[in-house]
This record gives sequence, structure tokens and C-alpha cells, in this order.
Amino acid sequence: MADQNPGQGSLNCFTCQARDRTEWCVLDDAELELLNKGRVTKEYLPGEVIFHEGDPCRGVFCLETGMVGVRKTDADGNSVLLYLVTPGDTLGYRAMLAGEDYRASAEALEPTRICVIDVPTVRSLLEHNPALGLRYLKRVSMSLGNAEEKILHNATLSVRARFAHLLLVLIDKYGEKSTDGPTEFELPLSRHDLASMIGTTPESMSRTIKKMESDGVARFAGRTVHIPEIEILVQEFEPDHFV
Amino acid sequence: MADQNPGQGSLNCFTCQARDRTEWCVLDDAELELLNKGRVTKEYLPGEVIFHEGDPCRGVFCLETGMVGVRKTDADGNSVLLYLVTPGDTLGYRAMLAGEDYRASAEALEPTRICVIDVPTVRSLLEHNPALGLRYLKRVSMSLGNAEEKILHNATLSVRARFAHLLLVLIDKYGEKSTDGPTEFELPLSRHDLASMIGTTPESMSRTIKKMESDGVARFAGRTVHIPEIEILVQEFEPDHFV
DNA sequence: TGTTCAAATTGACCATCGTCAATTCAATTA
DNA sequence: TAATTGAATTGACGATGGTCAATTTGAACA
Repeated sequence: MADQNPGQGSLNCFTCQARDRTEWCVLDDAELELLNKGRVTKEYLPGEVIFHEGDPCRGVFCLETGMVGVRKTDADGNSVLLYLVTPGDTLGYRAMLAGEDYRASAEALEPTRICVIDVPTVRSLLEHNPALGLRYLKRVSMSLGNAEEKILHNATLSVRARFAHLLLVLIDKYGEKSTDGPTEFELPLSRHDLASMIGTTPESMSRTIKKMESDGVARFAGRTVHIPEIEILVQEFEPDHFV
Repeated sequence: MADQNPGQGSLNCFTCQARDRTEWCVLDDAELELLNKGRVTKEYLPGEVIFHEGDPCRGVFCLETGMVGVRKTDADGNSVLLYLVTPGDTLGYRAMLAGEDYRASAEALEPTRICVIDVPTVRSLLEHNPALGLRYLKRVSMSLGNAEEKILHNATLSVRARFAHLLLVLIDKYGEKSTDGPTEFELPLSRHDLASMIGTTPESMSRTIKKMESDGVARFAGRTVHIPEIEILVQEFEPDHFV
């Protein structure tokens, strides 16, 4: 499985590059010491599972490098890809904060380095530092807002509009920043993954992509996406874009 | 609009019947005093709007009596009914905790009495009592788990299966408790409301209800729902129930 | 009791999208 | 280079469910 003692990367929470982008930025030195003690670093290869739906919560995962996909699967094998987790993000906090077992699975999409902080440590930190709780409250609440928005979109928008919206979100997170003009980005996502991010099938995904290409909205070469003009995507997503 | 000084009901947070069921159950007397000072009671009639999507957050709402629906609407007028809020529930906390404007609207479905606690009071309590933060973390995290589940369901289940699932949830919350045998409950929800809870149209809702009645799964008289045998509903919801 | 109005239902139609099967493509390995 | 394998695409088909319009129901009220 995953390495327990990798050779490279930051050695502890004090020197961690990603720390300022995480919830831990509100901790003082004594608390960081505690965090550092409750920490184990692990590495995963693409396809390796970090935790499984139904597993008891093992702690909170801090992504240092790589990328992780969070999936939810039903009894029929249908699944949705809920989140892409990137460096500086925390993973698995929902189950821990809800006091539940995991209700989704996490899988490395790239070679990934993660610090695992055990449950008692996180709990202790939360019980003594209200600022940390507020940080997590903000994170979970924003995530809930996004999930609620997704529920509305899935209920009201077409596959194509949902995909346009997904592309906009991905550009915002992973593309070179610029409000207009051409953009490009690459993600370790199969067509199946893309499909399950907007709640559709790989077949419909293929057809939608083909149509968008012939309409000049986007070009897809393997896993690289090229958008000639962002503004056109925005129009696709906006309701009632009668051309 | 709403009354500012209603005559009946509990007069303060100390005597409030619902308090033990709310997040405030972790507060000590000094904190309750603070809570009580930051509080204003309001009453709403059915149809009255408590807050609007896009409004800046005014505080946290504590439901004492009645029922509130939380809706999210897009530019086309399509909407989803996300939550039914009942006594003991808190309302509007997501926006406040995320530090955002409201991303959904809240509307009274019944005559409703609500205490509004202003933002500075809630913030102050959260900053000084980590246990309160943990309570809210649990609530938001469970809500997020449910929202994620809904995303999966909407992507993979038929309208009928989603409706069966909705009925099971409603029975669990509002029906007389019993694992099997007949159950009955009534809710202040129009067909349109029911439809928007599972992301479909009133027309499809009507047809689904009709079909379920002719299949003997449930009977609908106005806003009263009668379920002869819960186990049948469970089978409807479970994947691959090939009869 | 009749009138009114919105909600609910019903019917007809068909577009979108899921399903299944066949084919092509691309990456990997022998 | 050929063989293998899974991913991706394409085609064909049909069901689910959305849309629009017409009708019915039912509650509130004069």
C-alpha cells in the first residue's frame, strides 16, 4: 500500500508549504506541536484508495501534493464524482465533524502525498481553539452552499449547460487566470469521471463534447481542454441563451 | 409584515421549550443571558418571506412553532425546495457561518414564530464557546452529507424512486413512528412543492402519484398521505427492485 | 348556490438522454 | 510489429420525463 516514511517533501507542520492555505493557519506554536505529533505522512499512487464509503473515520487528511477524487457510489454501481481535492485542501473532515462513517470514497488521481491527523488530535484542537472551529464552519458551509447549487443545476439545466458550468468552475480553479480570451487546462479525468461530475453517462459526455467542438465552444485533445473564448461558455451556462 | 411583540409563547431563552433541541443546549447561564439579549421574536403568516436569496445575512433564526420552507430559485423561475424547517431547528445559519449572503429563500408554510439572533451575538458566542462551534459543525456536516446523497439520487434514480425516498424521509420525520404497517401524515405542501423537493415538475408529480395509488403503494387525499405498508415503499426506493 | 381563481390533473407530443451493442482508438506489452 | 485490453466513440433505439394546452377540481367568497 502507501509508503509510511517518504524521503522528500516537508518534514513537519512547521515547515509545511501548504499550511497557510489550510485551516491550521490559525494555530499557535504549541498547537502546531500537537498537530505535528498527531500526524503521519502517506503517499498514494493513482488509483489507490485513501478511504472507502462506509469505513469508520480515521482522521483528517491534509493534501500536500497530487490530486484526489471524492466519489459516492450506490448499490447499482452508479457514481458521482463530488470533489477534486488539491494541495492545501483538507479531506475527510465531513465524516469526522459529523461523527459519522465516511459517506463517500477518496481515491488518488495522481501520485499524492497526504498527512493524516488522527481523530483525537483534531478533536482536541477543535475543543480548545474556537477559531479553528470557525474556519471549518466556513469551509463546510461554503461546501454546503455549492452542493445545494448543484442540486438546483442538476434539476433544471441540460447536460450541456451543466458541462459548460463545470468547465467554468475548473477553469477558475485550474486554468490560467484571465477573464476572457483563450484558456487551457489539463486534468487527470477520464470521460467517465467528467460524466459523473455532472450526473450523466460517458456516452452522453462524448456526444456533448463532440457537439461543443463542432460549435467551436471548446476543443478536447485527450485530457487537455482548450477554450477559445470563455465568454461563450458563460453564455452556454446562462439560462435562456437563445442564439 | 411580522409582529414584533406577540403576546403568547415563551418569553425568553431560559423558558424556551425548544431550547434543549437546539444548538444552544450547550450554553451556560451567562451565555444564555447574552443570547436572550440578542434576540427578537417575530411571527410570520403562511406565504410570508423570512429572507430572500441574495439578501445579506441578518442573523440566525430559531424556529419555535410552525414550519418554514427553504427554496432556491434560478433566473428562469425553476426552483427546488431544499428543506422543511420545524420547531427546534435553526435556520439561516449556513449563510452566517460561510460569511455569505443568503443563497436560498425562506418562506413560512404555516403560521410561524421565530426568534432572530443577530450576527454579532452568534459570532461572539461561537468565538468563546468551542462546544457551540462543534454543535454547528455537526449540523452543517450532516446536512452536507444529505445534500451529497441527494446529488447522487437525483443523478441515478427515477422520479418515482426519488419520491418513494422522499416519502420515507418525511415519514421518518413527521409520521407516527413504526417500522412497518400503515402510516399517515399531513404536510402543508402543494404538488408543486413536492415536485420541487425531488427535482421534477408538478405534472410528473401528479402522474407518479396516480401510478403509485393504482399500484396500492400509497393514497393521497389532498395533503394527507396514507401509506398502507412502509416495507413496499422501501422496496421502491431500493435499486433493482425487479418485481 | 353560483362565481371566481388558482391548483391539480389529464392528454398529446416529442426532445433529451439513458441503454445496449458494435466499433474504433490508444496505450501497453509481448 | 503484432497482440491485447480498456477507454472512448458511434449508432440505433426507446423510455422517461418535460412542455404546452385544455380541462377539472376544489376552496373561498359574494
